Amino acid sequence: MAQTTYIADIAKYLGQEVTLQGWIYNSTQKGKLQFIMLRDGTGIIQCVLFKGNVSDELFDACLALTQESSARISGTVTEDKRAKGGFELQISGVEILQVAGEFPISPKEHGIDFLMEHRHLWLRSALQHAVLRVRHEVIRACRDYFDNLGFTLIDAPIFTPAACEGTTTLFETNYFDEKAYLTQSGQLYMEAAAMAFGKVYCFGPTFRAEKSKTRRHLTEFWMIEPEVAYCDLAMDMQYAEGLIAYIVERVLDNRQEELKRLERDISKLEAIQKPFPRLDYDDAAKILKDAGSSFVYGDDLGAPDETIISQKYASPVMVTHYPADVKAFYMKRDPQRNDRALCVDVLAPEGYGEIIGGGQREDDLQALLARIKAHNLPQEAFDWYLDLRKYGSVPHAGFGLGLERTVTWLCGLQHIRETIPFPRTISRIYP
RNA sequence: UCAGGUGUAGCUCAAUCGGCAGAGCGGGUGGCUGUUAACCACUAGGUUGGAGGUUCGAGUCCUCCCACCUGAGCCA
Repeated sequence: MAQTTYIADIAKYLGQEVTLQGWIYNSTQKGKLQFIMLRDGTGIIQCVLFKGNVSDELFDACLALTQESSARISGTVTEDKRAKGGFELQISGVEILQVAGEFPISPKEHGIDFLMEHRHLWLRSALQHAVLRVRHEVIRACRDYFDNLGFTLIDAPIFTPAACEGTTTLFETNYFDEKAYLTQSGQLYMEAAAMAFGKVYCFGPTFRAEKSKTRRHLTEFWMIEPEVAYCDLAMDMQYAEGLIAYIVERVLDNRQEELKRLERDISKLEAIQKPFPRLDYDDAAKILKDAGSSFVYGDDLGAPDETIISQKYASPVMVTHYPADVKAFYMKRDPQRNDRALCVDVLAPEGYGEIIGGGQREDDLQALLARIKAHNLPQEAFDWYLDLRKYGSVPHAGFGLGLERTVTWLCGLQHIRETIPFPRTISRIYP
């Protein structure tokens, strides 16, 4: 096949004859004049066809082009203010590959269930396209951030023998004659990797069988999880803050067009600056009490509580030192206050909620053993993990950033389900 | 799991007190040389989520079930 010309590069071909390969996004006819909006995955361009410029047969064939029909369209690139994007293709030839059947998704409005049922086709629409391009930029930014800091990417397994926390939120599956679970976090494996490589991260899908039906939950979502040896909570928070600031910067630099299409208020992203506000649990509790929340001191923060706190600041907020009882067994306790965990949650602005959870890990063997017992966890399952405390244990810390929640926030979306190509929720595993 | 809501044409939604099942879009046909979700005319398109019940009469009222949406809890 000949070298493809893409719509994204169309300005380079002004005045030249090119052939574009794509799909009909929309078309309008006006008697002897046709406008065909062609998309090719990199952009959309208006193609103009006058009767008389091509054969009557071809003109009539183009009239029959339906939404999402596939075609190669040749013509001369011109500049025209009347066209969206400023460029047009004056059609000289059309090679129709397929005339599509009636496309289910029209340019008019649709309900969410209908769109999700047609997710495989919905991906072609401009807004979904924009969201997934932002997602791609966020993924690249995460990788670049850690790669540039000398981290090593270590992939965590997806089949796991036991839970990180309780088994109620795990998807169980058969593993030959045994039970296995889909991973809920790569963290424990990253701790092993950090003891080998110093600075590591993993980036992959994780699975939670939580029966959550909210705009913030998926049963399958992607997390980036760094883990660093010889790292304390303060340093961990610097990494978290640095990562988020870098992601925001990259998206603002490279995805302006997509953010505009999503009608995102870009000034809200531009306002984000290091250092992020830092609150400890008691500070947060005071804010909630003053705001009249039903929050109970000693409990974890609820979703409405996170909204109250995050809306007080322009940048993401870092909340630290939660009561150890509401956090996972592997969290290290604060030596100053033994009932507090050396942990941090990062809350996205504008009420988007928690996007990062992390902290310093318990590095003392006896303390960890006691914690496993207290949480009624099967010690055998953690023998390998306990080995990490027997052979050169060091202070270490890490966190997990939820990719889809981050993208939801950056795009200013109402719901997380549009930020992953094929969302899995409690009520959907199709398509 | 709990609470609230929704379910009517391919899609998005109307239908007053229980009284003829309707519109826009999309589809089809015709018209139009600057359309941007074009416009104009005509046209086809219905097991009102399912099962029972009340009634002369049910999209509408009652019971049960199903699906989906939103939120809570839990979490990223």
